[in-house]
Amino acid sequence: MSWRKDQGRSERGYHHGNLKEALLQAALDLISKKGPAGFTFADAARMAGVSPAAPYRHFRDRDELIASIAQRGFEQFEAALTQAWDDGRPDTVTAFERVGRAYLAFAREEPAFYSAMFESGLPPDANPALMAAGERAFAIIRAAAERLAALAPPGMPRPPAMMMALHIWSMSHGVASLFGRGDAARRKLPMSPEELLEAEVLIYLRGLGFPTERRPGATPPPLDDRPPGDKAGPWGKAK
Amino acid sequence: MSWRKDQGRSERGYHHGNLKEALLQAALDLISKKGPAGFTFADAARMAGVSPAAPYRHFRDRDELIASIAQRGFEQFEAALTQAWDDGRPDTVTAFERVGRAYLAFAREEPAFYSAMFESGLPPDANPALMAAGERAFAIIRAAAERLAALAPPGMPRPPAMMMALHIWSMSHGVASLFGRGDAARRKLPMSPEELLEAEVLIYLRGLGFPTERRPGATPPPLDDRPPGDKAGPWGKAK
DNA sequence: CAGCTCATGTGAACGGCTTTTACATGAGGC
DNA sequence: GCCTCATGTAAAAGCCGTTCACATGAGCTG
Repeated sequence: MSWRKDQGRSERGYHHGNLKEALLQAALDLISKKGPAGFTFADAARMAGVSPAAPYRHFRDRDELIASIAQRGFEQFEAALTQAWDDGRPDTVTAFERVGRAYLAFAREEPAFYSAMFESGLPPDANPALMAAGERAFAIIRAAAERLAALAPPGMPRPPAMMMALHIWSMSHGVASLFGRGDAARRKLPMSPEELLEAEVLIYLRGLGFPTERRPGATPPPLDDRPPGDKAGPWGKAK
Repeated sequence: MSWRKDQGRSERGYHHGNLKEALLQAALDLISKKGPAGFTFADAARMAGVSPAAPYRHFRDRDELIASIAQRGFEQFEAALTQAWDDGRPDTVTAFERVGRAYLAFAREEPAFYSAMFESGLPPDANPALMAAGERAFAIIRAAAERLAALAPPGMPRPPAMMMALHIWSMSHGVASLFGRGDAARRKLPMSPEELLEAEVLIYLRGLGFPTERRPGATPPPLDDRPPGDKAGPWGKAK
């Protein structure tokens, strides 16, 4: 993790040696501190110890730097979701819930990435690589939805996986952007964002006819025939 | 709608006469054209025909102007939701769906307001009036959720209205910010945002045990006992 | 090793933005 | 009719994004 040239600190020749990476790192720091709007090209250059003109050797302009960060964000996001999904192990529902938590965790732990990805106001069509990266991340959710849809109880009509994926994504993004980040947009909630999202998804899945019990092999009893102690439903004791 | 002093156009004395309003209007125009980040204090002043320093007589700084817009946005938002809700007429479910469509319509037709309200990155705690306005808008959703919750079928545990409201809000906001605005962040969808959200909410409500039929007085048949023709579910023919 | 080349960094400069300060104007109350 | 004070202006400081001509030196070529 350490560089040949001393962390851009005191002694550094005319050439930085790894400016592009240093700029991306600096930008991440700054965005997480001051938001994507407050972030400054010149600040990033200063933090990397170069002149304000140097970044232009690596990025056409400020927007391209932000787009690079968004793209990298989507890649890490995809990796995080992939790991959480773990190809549906040990069972589809458990893995699915893990994906939801991973979504929120990413938004909370990488607010700089998240806002670059979703709140930077970049023209989405002008950047094919960026859009492709976003598409790949969404593909994970879509794949998970596909597997879930295949599990739909036989009696019910099978829901379109694409629609399910879009629904799940909108719930996750909604919760993450309204309540998810540590500091910003905080409202007093009767429950944590994770609990809120989990309950939301469980209710939604139940609406599609899925069993809401967590045990893998358990055949779900019909909705009106659950044991009395199980009637609490997907929400806790929230008033 | 016309002002004593000719629309800030040609002849205007030393004093503008209605600068504050003109600035808010100009800012709205600019934000809707170039996003809240691209909007410029100086530009708004120019558009109002005054010097760049004049706005400081009416707003402490650029952020306060944006906050004013956000607040005004929440007020119009609240009005739109209130009108859509219409106190639950003609029946709770119909009115509830109207609220969902009103939410999306607002995000689409007033993108400047919407982004000032939700994407400007303002510190929410630093602005009590703004937060209160947001709270009042949310209160409409909450009130609607309350009425819906009261309709929960007797056999089911009654869902907490606050949680329902948060769920509905996160779905609406998720759909609106991911797919809702005319130009930005557009993805190819198999259905319109309105249809997407309506299906999402219907499935969710069904997960809570609500009947998904639209007719007001109709007593819902148990989930497993619907007439065959009704099994299509809340989604259309989406692939 | 000498020499060349080209990617990478520098310094200076332009225009624009935000914000402050001292000053100008004139609308409305006395 | 005069005074006052809210409201506007001009000028200036400091920052930022961006460009351009120029400097540096890493790495190839011989």
